[in-house]
Amino acid sequence: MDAKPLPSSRRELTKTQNRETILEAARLVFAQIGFASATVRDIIRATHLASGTFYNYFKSKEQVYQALRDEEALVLRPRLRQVRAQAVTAEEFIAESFRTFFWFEIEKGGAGNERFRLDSREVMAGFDELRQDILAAMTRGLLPVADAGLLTAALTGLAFELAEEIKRGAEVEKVTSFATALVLGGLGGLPKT
Amino acid sequence: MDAKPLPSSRRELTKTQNRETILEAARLVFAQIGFASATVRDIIRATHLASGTFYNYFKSKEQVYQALRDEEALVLRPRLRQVRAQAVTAEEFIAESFRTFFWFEIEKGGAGNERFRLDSREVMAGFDELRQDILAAMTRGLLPVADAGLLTAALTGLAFELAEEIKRGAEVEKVTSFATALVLGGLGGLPKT
Amino acid sequence: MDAKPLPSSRRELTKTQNRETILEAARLVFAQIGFASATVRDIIRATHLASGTFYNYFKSKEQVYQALRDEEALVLRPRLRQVRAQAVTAEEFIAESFRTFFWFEIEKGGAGNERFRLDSREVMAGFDELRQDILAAMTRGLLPVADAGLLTAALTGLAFELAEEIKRGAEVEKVTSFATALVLGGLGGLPKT
Amino acid sequence: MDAKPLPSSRRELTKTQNRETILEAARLVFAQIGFASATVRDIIRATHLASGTFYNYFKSKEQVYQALRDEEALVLRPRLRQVRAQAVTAEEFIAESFRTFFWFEIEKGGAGNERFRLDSREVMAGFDELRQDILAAMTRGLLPVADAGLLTAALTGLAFELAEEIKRGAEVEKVTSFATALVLGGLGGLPKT
DNA sequence: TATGAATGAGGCTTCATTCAT
DNA sequence: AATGAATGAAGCCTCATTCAT
Repeated sequence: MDAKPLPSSRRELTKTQNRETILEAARLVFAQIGFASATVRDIIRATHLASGTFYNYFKSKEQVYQALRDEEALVLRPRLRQVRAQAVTAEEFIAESFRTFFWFEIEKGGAGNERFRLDSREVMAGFDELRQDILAAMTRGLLPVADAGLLTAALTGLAFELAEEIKRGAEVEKVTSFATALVLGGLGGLPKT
Repeated sequence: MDAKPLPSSRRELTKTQNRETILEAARLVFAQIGFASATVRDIIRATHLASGTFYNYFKSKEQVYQALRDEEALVLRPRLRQVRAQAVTAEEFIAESFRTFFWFEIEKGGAGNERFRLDSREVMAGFDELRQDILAAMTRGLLPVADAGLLTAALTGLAFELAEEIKRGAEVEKVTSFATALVLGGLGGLPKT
Repeated sequence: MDAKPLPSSRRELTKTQNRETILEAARLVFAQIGFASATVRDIIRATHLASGTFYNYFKSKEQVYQALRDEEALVLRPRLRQVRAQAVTAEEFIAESFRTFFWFEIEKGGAGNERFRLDSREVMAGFDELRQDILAAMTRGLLPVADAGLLTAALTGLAFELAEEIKRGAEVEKVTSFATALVLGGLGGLPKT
Repeated sequence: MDAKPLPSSRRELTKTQNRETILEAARLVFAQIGFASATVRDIIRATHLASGTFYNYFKSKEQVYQALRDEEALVLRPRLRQVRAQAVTAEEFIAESFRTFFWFEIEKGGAGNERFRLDSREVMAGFDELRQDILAAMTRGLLPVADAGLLTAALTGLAFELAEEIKRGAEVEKVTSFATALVLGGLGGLPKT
């Protein structure tokens, strides 16, 4: 069941640790200065490792990015699929999706430079998964039938932009309620503040 | 009527043209590879000009970006303010805002690489203007009273993400209807596709 | 008798003025940042003229430098020759040389960046003239016979280094007395402060 | 005994050698075209190293210069202090100072371009040390009491300008005698050539 | 003659990547 | 594996100089 075997020797351990060190440094650097302006050197400098060591683990900045994405996706996407699958009302479907996403964004650690955030929409990669889940929910009558592609985009846009508000200090629950109310009932149903 | 006098000589003309050439090249380059990874050289290479010429017009990539932003903001923001000010129903307020934004995004042309789009959200420096207009609309009873900050973020997120769908081929009117229906009435009021 | 005819028309006048403008700007710039690091652009920028205009008057920075040197030499060297020729005692020969040089350095205008000062030893170009005058003075019994080359160098070194002290605030007369006493009688004959 | 441990591996050795290579090249370049007009590229071109390598050792031309100065000062200044401290007569004080300085200048090798010489006067950062030693010598009765600042400047000027004569071929001992005689007894006491 | 925009050479520096140790 | 110095391509920018107006 384990995707990766546990490190089985001292050497293995170090190997795993170095990889993690690099990923952690990259996450930090990307968050601070953005993926595009980050350099491999920046990542190495955020590390106690030598420059050559980087290349023992990754071929390029892009590859680190992929790894980071995969790691995040590995955590977030299953969580999202689960809450959506378990939803028995539209309200649950929507609210739990937002709530899960918002908490994850917080958990990821706040810094959150705009550039990386944006790129991080790809992290979600779960765009397609969301559309599929929406379609499934329409099929099973949970959500009214509508253009699934547009709805997916709409929810994504709401989620990312509202997540920014949370990073700026808004409360998760408040934002979740707001987003859910907006999606379920539109302007008319919004909480009165 | 012209704010700036027209070029008054061959020389002035060339100067104006070169500036435009650079801006146009920059727009293209930013759209293709994103602002952050674009280099001044990339921009120069996308023109027929010599490298030094760039610096006769702009001090840096950032400055070109500003010029581009200002140019766009100068066009888009007044349009948005106007449609919002003239709106006499919530439906008009919402629909016209989306429609105006979507048409503008198309007009701008750009392939629209994700990275630039994001940065280009600053183009909307009109974020604040939107919030103010929303507050004003709430005051005059056009929109129901709610958290203006969150609503601003929500509309922004919807607008940018749905604009992507349009760039991918969706029809402006269809997306406008969808977005408007979602905002006004939530999931329940969405067009049946 | 005039080396240069006076400007005879408006155009001539402007021409002369522009030349002077450039020379003046160059003098300033050289004094501030040194000849070697000064650029033609720096000189032009210190002027109200256009870059192209510079080349109507001088081919390069070096040529401006030459012109500046010539101008200075035209003033200083004849003065020095004269005082040395008129000297009837060794004391006069030495003292008047120093005094003349020191006053000239002050007159030139204080700023006096080290780099330009040094280069400006070439301005003196009168190195050879000094040697010849020393030889002549030895011949006519004014100065004791000794190695004229070394004496020339010695006086030059004294003059330039002590001129620095003057620029730092020492009084011309005091420094002149000091230098003269040192050269005529050595340490033993120096003023007691 | 060594302040710095000797290079302990092939690698360390190369590193030390490269540093020396760069310093040597810089010394040469500065001597030939002067510090101010020298470029980092000039220095690199005078080595077999790649451009980037320069920056593994120094951040800028200025830093190389500092290193060069420090290296020289480290050698010259203690020597000068020592001979001045050990002097028991005025003649020794003066003669040994000149002699030491002249030999050092020869030892340094350099073609000795004027510009570099001047800047290199800073090498003598020992200017202050000289003044202090002069004051001390006046106090202990070795030198007659006089204006120490002017005397310092005078000796410095003599030393640098006469060093030029040596570089042009004059003999060290002859120049030393000349300078010493001039300082001790003035024109009257100069050797008859 | 004066102008000032265009040019491209060339200086400075950082970067990704290699490779000997 | 880990190291980190070497490399040279490539980015940034300023410069001297030309030349159309």
